[in-house]
Amino acid sequence: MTTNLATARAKATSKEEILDAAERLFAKSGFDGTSMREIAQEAGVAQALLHYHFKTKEGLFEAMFSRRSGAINRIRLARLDAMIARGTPTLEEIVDSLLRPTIEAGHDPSRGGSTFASLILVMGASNLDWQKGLISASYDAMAKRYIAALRLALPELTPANATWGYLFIIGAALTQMSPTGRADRLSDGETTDSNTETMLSRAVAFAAAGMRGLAARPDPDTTPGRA
Amino acid sequence: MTTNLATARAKATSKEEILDAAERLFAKSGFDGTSMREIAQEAGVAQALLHYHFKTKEGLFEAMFSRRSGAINRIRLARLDAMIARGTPTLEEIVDSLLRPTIEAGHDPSRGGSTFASLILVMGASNLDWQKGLISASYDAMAKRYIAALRLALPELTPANATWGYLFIIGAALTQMSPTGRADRLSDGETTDSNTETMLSRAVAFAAAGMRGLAARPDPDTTPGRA
DNA sequence: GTCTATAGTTCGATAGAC
DNA sequence: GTCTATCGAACTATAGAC
Repeated sequence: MTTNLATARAKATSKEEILDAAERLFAKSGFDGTSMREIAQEAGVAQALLHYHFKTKEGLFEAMFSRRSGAINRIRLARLDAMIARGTPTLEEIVDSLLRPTIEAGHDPSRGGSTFASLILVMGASNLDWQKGLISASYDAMAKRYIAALRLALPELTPANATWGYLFIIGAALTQMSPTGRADRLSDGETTDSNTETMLSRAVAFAAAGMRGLAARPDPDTTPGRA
Repeated sequence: MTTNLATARAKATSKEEILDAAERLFAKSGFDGTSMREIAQEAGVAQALLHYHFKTKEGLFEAMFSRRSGAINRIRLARLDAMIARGTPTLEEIVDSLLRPTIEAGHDPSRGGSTFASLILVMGASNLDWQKGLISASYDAMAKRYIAALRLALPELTPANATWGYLFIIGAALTQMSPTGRADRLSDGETTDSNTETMLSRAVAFAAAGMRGLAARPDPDTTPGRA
């Protein structure tokens, strides 16, 4: 049912093949940098078929985006619910369940990272209203559940600090989910960003410690004076 | 000498006005989403003048990007050098000197955040070679100096962990430097992302604690077994 | 559901006057 | 250094056959 890049069947419907092609190309070059012609060619269909199925380029983008973000969020919340049902989870468990599904479901075997992560990043940085609206509609409900879970695991967190912590975690990890070789270069070969598992374990440690650091200080929103 | 958006003179040279217009528009809509016609109109000059000064659209983008990234990196390294000359700086001081210049120099008074931060983000997420090359050429040297400074302040950091920590810090903060109203929405009004100073103080606390958390555990690159 | 063909628009870049 | 005018290419979207 869920169409995972890493496990895609050899023959999907042409509609799914269009969505797969769109995901690859939009992630590589962004919305405006990708043409309907390119997507049609990558999917092996005529350009007119894209308009038949999705009406406009923006419609195709939204269909492609919702398919993947919906699948990722379902996995996230299922794991979060299962953890909470077993008792109060640790910060590390919460962060892992937040980050790992983006790597698993967005995995592209030909590149070794999450193509979908680049996509979210490009959209999040965009200041176009329809893209920001799509981000909100796709993620706000899930984000609020995770912010609540962070406060459950770390009661000293104020609502404001929990919100900022969530945003920092997403930003820190999402920017590192598509291997670029940058970590290899900056460390002179001491590490590599092609191993998503070691990246993820470091992101979890960094994020959990960061949240504890946030919780251990006054809230700058409500503490006047030197910020 | 340095052209700061927040303190720009009423009448700059037309070349600078083109760069300013390009920075605003590229940050809003990305490279492919911005046309030379729009930039010319925003700058109040003829489109042909853009090609006279910068030859191609890519040339204009690189000139715009290098002007701002160069100014920001000079401020960063000057502050880092001054701190080290006074003794070993704290993690918090290092992180502040890394993040604050992007807000100061990239500040857009009409929007309250750093337009330039969105620009770097869009480029970093891009998989286009010339954009990744521009990121490397502009930031790798500075990044290596900061990674060394982090290890100076926190000797337990391995080179690999220091590199990943640096990348996490950049990702966490850069994604939050352009106010989107998302923090306001996710916190139900308990905080706001329109105050860059409280955002920055939280980012510094989160990042410093995250680095200490990274330093306090085995390095997953060199520790086989469950990652 | 899928195709070919094309209408209508917008783009980056250049030529050439001043 | 700055402009007007325009070329040729690429784009989104649609019309209409099968």
